[in-house]
Amino acid sequence: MISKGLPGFRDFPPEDLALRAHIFRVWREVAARYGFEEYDGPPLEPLDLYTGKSGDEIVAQLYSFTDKGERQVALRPEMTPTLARMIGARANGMKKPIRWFSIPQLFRYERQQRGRLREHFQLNCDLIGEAGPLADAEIIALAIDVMRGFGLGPEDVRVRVSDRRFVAFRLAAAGVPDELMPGVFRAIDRMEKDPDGASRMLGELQLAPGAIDWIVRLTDRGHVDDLLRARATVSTPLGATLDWLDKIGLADWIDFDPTIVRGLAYYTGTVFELFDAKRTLRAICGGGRYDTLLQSLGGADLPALGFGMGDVVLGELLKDRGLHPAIAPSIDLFVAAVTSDDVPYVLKLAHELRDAGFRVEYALNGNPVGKQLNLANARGARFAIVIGPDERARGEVQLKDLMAKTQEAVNNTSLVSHLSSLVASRPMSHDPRP
RNA sequence: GUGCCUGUAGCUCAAUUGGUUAGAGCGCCGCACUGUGGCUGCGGAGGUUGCGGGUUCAAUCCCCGUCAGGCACCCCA
Repeated sequence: MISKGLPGFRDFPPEDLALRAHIFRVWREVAARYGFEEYDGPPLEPLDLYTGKSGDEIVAQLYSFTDKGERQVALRPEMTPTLARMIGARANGMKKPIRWFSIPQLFRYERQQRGRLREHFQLNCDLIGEAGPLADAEIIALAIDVMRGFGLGPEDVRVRVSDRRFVAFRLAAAGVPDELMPGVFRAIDRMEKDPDGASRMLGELQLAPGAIDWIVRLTDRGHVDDLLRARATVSTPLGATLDWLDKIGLADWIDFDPTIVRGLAYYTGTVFELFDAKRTLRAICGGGRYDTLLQSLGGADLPALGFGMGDVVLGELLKDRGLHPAIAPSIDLFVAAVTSDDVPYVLKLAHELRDAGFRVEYALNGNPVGKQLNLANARGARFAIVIGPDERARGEVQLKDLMAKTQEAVNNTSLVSHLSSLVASRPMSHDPRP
């Protein structure tokens, strides 16, 4: 047996590629609707592009090695440094805000689990050069509309939104000193999954008892609602972002959740994650505002925000909900020869039909007509053309509608135009299964 | 990287307390069917039981190792 693929790497036979292609199609279509332009970069980068500036959590799981030229290289674990390099090189001449998206294949060396491999494709959308809260609403709206593009609704997917500036402001008011903020955020990040561990972390921070109590209640619905009502009285962009999303008409999707922190340290403001409503899968999408990152990575001092959305969890959600694309037929027409004397005419006709743009197949062996039609069915062809000595003598073909199970004689001279109207005016396909 | 669980045909699964030649359904190929398709019937191919070692008269079954997958940690592109 041939050696297997590497763990955490996927093969894409046609039935799996169909789902991936569907995901890419929706990603590109919705991003384009928001005026985003697609870019790309190299999948292999110098190692120091990531070790210098990315967070430790990414560096620890880099898929890195030494190449034949003794260069230290890494398969890209994220797109942002590459984006920062490109923006840094040309931002001066670009009209702001910059709306760019990409669908990179990203890599990470770690033990795989469901929804979590060593490679995946990720939609990256970034909005660069606008610091105002409408930009935050715009990028969240884009993420939501991608969900809608797949046929998902607010009952399927929830958007949990927070803002580090807002939470930090309230934490300060509750008595948390600035130097303890990072540790408090780490604890908040854990509160949902591991309340005991989070409490222990808070206890080690030597906070005032009242502050600890206030923080612990961030998982309490009533406490969060109080915070939400108070947002208008606090000078942070969170309230404006939420209000803009309401005006856009997407408030149904949004849950304000101050326990959303995001693992990456570089977020400076709005942070958000998309989860399936049943919470059985990992996060579908995560993003936020990173106003200082581009300068530290690529030298362009521009505010920015964006999100990443992977194909693995999303694909599982679509399969769970029956929203994956139906099996598509591979051909429109099948041309069958009755006798070996008919084969040359089949070849000529099939070639003409292919030139006309139809997807055409014919039998490569000498199977009887019944077998050939069987193959036509298995391919999902809507029509089959049968050519035998009798048809040739009359200058016509038998055109079978495989779905309607009807058959008619069609003159050679009108065949292409006749088929054009049929294939254009009827469903392109039917279910190949019985 | 740590712990637990699971590996039998392309797929989904069987196989008595360890006991003869590891079976079935689906799928695939062929025949019935030499001018007409999804049905039916019959037949066929396809397995070193993930791999390696050990215990035993005998291992798909028990033990160890290894690889792969699932789950939980870690972390969350």
